[in-house]
Amino acid sequence: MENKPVKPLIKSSSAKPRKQAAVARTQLDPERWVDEAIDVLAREGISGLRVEVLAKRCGVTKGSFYWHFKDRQALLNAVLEQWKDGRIRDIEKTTSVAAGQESQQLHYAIEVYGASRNRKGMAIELAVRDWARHDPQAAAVVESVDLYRLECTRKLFVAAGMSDAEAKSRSLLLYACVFGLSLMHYAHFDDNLADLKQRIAERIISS
Amino acid sequence: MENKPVKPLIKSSSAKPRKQAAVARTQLDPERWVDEAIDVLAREGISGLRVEVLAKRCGVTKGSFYWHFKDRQALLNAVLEQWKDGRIRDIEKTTSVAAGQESQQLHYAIEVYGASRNRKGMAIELAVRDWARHDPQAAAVVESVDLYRLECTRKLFVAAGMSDAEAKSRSLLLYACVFGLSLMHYAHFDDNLADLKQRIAERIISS
DNA sequence: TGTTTTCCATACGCTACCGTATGCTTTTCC
DNA sequence: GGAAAAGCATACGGTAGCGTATGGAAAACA
Repeated sequence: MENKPVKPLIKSSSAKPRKQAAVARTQLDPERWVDEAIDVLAREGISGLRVEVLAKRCGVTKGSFYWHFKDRQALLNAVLEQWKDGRIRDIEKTTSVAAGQESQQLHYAIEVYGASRNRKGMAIELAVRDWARHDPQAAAVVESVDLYRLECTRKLFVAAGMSDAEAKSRSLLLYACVFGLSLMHYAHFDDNLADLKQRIAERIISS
Repeated sequence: MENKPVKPLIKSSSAKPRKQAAVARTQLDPERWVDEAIDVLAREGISGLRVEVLAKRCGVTKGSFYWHFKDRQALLNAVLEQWKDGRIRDIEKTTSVAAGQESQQLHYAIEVYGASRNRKGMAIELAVRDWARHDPQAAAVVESVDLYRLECTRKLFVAAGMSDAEAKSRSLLLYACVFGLSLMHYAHFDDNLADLKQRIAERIISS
């Protein structure tokens, strides 16, 4: 029972790699687990995120998992934290812009989410939000991310010349529309989806 | 093995009640099962919709369930059908309006979804859409419902005086925003959410 | 009233999970 | 090179869920 002397719940990042910086050794670190977990989350949703399934994807067994993590919940917490950090960084990158380019940047923000190249990102987004509907912790993370996003785009709208109240409503409208679109099945609603999206983006952004 | 003579996959609605119209007898009909199933779906999502859980909620055991339904999938199919039918009826009711009242009716449509009194309806909506992300059948149902809704509100926008292309984009924007808002956690973004929603509705509907 | 049909309970086998215990192998460190 | 620690495999007990088999009670029917 005491053969796991200092088993860390989450391995501290101060655990420096032995010898050299891990020459592609097949050692599994928690980051690897979390990355794979997020991938499974995107594909199967939170209910498909099982430790034995995850272990198989990593090419190991549960024994390895329970060395790196206390239990399944510890992994889920790590997933939430990594997702949150990634989103915050992404928002800051997306909404930082030179003066005068705010409208273009807002258009870019919309396009990025709606683009098919970002399929996985949106799948994660939706999976996390569904998760948040039944888990207070996930809900808290989603809320913090939402508020940060809303605040960032609000500033863009203000910088673009809108009143504070109007900027807030536009910011909320922007994200609601982005997530809502990803929730709908409208591919057969029109044969010119590009024009449709363009009109929507204009409606959201332009004065 | 042959003691279930004509076990119907889904009991045909032509099964007339014996004697009188079931004087609140505790007999379980498939509709009752489906209603309870939708309730569970709203609360727990598709992954929480288990037959033994459902049976307990109905005050019976699995034995009863497997008499009424071939298997779990048969129940899920029935749930999808009932949801679809209910949505279609609801849309028709919501978007039928006297000439000249189109804008008001569109405002009403937005308000209905966002209202807290319709919490359960939106919970079902989100659960079904999450379901649709992993199940082609559910996806097909969602698509048909989406297309019908989009078409109905499109007509309203046209009747309100918009071009066809603009009406389509507004219709899509409307539903995307409605569902997107229900997906976000923005309660602490502003202290006057009513005004926020009002501005958004105006942006979606007004010319 | 006796038989048939309906409806449900109980019991079973099976699989997929979670988490623990324990041992084996490979590094790491001295 | 030998002890200690890290990293993983294997085996186990336990729960939850699906679907089947079968029997029993109640209603419907004749």
